[in-house]
Amino acid sequence: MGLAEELGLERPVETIEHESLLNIVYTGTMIARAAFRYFQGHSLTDAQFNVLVQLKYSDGKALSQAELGRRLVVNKADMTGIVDRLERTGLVERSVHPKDRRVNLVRMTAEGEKVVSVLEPGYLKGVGLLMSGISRSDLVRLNRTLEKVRSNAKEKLIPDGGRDGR
Amino acid sequence: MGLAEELGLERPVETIEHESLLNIVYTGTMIARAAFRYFQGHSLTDAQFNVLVQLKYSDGKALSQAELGRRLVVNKADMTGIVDRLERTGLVERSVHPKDRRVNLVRMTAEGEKVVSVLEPGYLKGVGLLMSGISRSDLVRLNRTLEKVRSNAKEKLIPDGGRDGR
DNA sequence: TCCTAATTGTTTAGATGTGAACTGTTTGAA
DNA sequence: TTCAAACAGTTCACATCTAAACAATTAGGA
Repeated sequence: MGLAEELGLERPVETIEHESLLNIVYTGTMIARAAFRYFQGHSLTDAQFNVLVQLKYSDGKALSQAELGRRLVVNKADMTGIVDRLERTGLVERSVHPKDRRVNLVRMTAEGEKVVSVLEPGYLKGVGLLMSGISRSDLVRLNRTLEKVRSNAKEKLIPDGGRDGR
Repeated sequence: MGLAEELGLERPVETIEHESLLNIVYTGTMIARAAFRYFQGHSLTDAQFNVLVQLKYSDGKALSQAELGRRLVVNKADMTGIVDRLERTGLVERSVHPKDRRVNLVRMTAEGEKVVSVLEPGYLKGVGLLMSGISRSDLVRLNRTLEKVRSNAKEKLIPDGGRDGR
């Protein structure tokens, strides 16, 4: 079923390029929404979960808020709030960097590790369900195409090269 | 360049399915962000622009807030706010449906039409730039794959079938 | 006719995204 | 050494999105 039909639009999207772009955004939104609902059932948000996962796969090393923002493509203002809430619920803790007092080091607590270990299997299962029935060659091609879109965005739409981890 | 490299992650994503999913979400976010910035330069948001475009391609017919929400996959609570702001800046106007007093009919003003006619060419040019250098067969394959992901989401993650235009 | 259910829109509370201004800290060049 | 620039984080104002509760209205069956 085409996108226009799926959304009940009055007419099909004019060009296949435009339809592809809308497909990417719409599918991404739908995935993010499904993730949000899954985590919401566990008093967490997807943004918060992603922070915890980054900390988990840093092998116990603490990360600065700036580094977390870079990896998750979240700007520093948002990261302040996300870490605030994670700290309030006791899943992470902040400490000042010993060598650079500008930096907040964020470290996962035992409680945070427990939450990730409980939620990650369900998350990965959901990923498997979403991508099921798609051949490996289609996945490879999908990834190449999306990478091309992003390189177009960087080269042709953002002359400078978006600083600030956004 | 792979996703992990691009984001500066410490290790590659475990499975290609997971990498594909992250690619979709990340690329969609990046596109939405570029759109937001483009419209922001004209005192508008992408959500507001999308409403105006729907009205434009309805051939002067007014649409209810519920119908707009269905088409743009925005829930009704958000639509109240989006239409509020568009009305405040004079780009649309509300009127009560003559046969059903629950319904707000939203109609574009002359000023709104002018704004769309100014912004749409640049928007479409941006779409062309983002999708440039990608073969038609890749676009077709991309669309089929993303549609498959959405049908997986509906069948396997949302047992009911998300009502409320979300 | 009456009554329940569904629909439309608004409101609320909270989390996240946008940009911009600001403080404090560090770095590097004159 | 000193001073300007860069950087990390916070705060602000605003728009969007989440869910949930609510009022008003309409539709459909008993």
